[in-house]
Amino acid sequence: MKKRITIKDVATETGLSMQAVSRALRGKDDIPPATRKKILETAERLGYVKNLAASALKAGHSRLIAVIYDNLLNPYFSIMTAYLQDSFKNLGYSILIVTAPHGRITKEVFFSTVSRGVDGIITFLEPSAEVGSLAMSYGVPIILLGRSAACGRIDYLKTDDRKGGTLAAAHLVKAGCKTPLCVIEKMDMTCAQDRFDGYKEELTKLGLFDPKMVIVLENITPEQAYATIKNSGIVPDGIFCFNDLIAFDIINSAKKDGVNIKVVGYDNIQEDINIPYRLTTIGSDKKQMATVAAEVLICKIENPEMQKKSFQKLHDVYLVEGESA
Amino acid sequence: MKKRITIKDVATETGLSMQAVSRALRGKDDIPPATRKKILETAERLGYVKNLAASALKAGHSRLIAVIYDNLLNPYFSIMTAYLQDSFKNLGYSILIVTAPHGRITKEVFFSTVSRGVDGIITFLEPSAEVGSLAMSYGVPIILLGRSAACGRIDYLKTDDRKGGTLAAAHLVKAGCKTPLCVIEKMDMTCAQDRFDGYKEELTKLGLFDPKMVIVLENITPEQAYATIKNSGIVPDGIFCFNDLIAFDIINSAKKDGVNIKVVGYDNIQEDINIPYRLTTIGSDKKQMATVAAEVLICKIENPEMQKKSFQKLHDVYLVEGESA
DNA sequence: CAAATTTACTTTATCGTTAAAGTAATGTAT
DNA sequence: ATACATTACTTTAACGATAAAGTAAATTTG
Repeated sequence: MKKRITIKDVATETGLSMQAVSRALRGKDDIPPATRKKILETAERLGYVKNLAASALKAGHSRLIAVIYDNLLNPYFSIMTAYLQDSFKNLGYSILIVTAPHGRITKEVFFSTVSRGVDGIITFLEPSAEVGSLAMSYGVPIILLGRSAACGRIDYLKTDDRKGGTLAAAHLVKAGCKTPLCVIEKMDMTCAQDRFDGYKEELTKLGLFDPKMVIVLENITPEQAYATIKNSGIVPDGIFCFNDLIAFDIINSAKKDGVNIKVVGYDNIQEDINIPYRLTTIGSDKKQMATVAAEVLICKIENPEMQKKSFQKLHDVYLVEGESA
Repeated sequence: MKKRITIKDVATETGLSMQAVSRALRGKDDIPPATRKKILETAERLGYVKNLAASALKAGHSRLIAVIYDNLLNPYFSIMTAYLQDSFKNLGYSILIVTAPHGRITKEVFFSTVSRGVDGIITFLEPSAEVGSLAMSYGVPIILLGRSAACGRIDYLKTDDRKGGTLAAAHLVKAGCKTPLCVIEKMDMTCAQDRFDGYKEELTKLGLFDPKMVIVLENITPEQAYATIKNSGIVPDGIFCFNDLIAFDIINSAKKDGVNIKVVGYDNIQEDINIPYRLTTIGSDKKQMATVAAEVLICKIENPEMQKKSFQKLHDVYLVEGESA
């Protein structure tokens, strides 16, 4: 393991100053072609690699973006991360992975992220009002993906959850359901609330909404959802699930039970991850959403005056007909 | 957006020197409790956040690990990344995501990774001999996950692919197959070769191996695999697939065709990502593999003398019986 | 009680890069 | 031919953190 080559070494080797080398490497224009060629060749020959930590220190920005979520095992997050990675890479930025235990972006999580010198943050978890204003005061733009925030000042991109709920309800009824059930995550998540609102609206319009036919996964894991349904005595003939993961859980459990029930999910993860099961679900253009999120974030980073403007966007959703309903 | 608070600001505010503040913040022992308390309180009050880029520059290490793969959309990679993230976080390191286009770790990819100042690299892609020796000379330990390298000097952790192939072949035969087929990725991947070798060995032992019953996905995408089988006139009664993704593709295509064929996959991704389909496949302890990989890498980073010792380990595999065979 | 040690700091110098300001040599305009 | 601009650099001074070396005062030791 030999010592790393720095600009200083290249300067010494070429007999030029460090500044000349630095400018040549960055393609600045007061270095004549012959000199630049000599510098570039020497740097290459010596194995020079730029130290981005030093650049970041000097420049005050790192071209690093943190992506925060609670768990990469959730396919929705890993799919979005894959698309985000592509977009940020094209824009010249790298991604740092940050997990927030218990799904909460605590001050510690926020500070350790800022400590890494990231230029911006994409989060799948709702930042508290406190974290939101900290981000503002530290000048680190933050974009929430997949949900909106109770504290209304946070930028977000999400799917049109209300419409999604409506589509799901309409489809279940169209498929013949008379007593549909809704299995939803904690209502303190805006996306859960919105999906439920759309679902309720549509069912109410069709005269089929029953407030008893709702299960909130508050202290229940998805695996327990089906058992809870069975024990409650509720007999649904169709289920709208908060997301595909819950839908899969319920389908699995029902299958073991020999029951075949109509299920509609949300996210259309099968579009990106091949699965030998076509779930009926609500889809959207995930790649586009990731691309827009990345572009907006970079725009805010590179034009700080844009940070005052709020950006909040709903992406369209559509029904994906599968074999589950 | 106010100016970031530095050690200097805390020093000025407390009337102490920067060094005293630095030492207090790092819990060094020549700062009396009263002074330390004052410094910590002042840092907290002013909103001081350590600049890790500066620390990294001074210290020569960043506590950053790069994870390289070609595509996070592959569930196997995202699952392993989730476990790696957990392990590295526990060890005090963060993960930087790096994608290598076309699955090749080119010199450019390697240099841009080193440029970020990572202390070590985990890769799912086989590094060329050149990249391997570059990593060595730059003192950046690199661990290959999931396969071994043709260039034998690279550290790796992988599953016992040969045993996996044997288990798959044995199971297909036990399930009644007389004319099984093997669909495998390019044989230049050691894991593909090993899985095939084990499969072939077992079938040969049972007197059922037919060299015609092999399809290599060289210029074929997984989606084309089933079409290729059909067009070839081969009529297999069972298929061993290189991984679960290919297995799913084949099951999907066969299902559309109304054909029900026995399939065994590899990776057991359903263990970590809930799917309403129980594939018969080869499983292993992914979490343990990720944990060991992280620990070995950190050990090599923190004890450079360990970098000479090669670390190569096979993790045990087992058959997971599902509904596909 | 003088010398030695310890405590609680401060000062200096450095990590690698780069913006800003400075300079010497050459070329251009009047 | 003198002033003025341009070219091709060099020098200086940071960015923020910290190791190493230095120092003054307080405490312990022989």
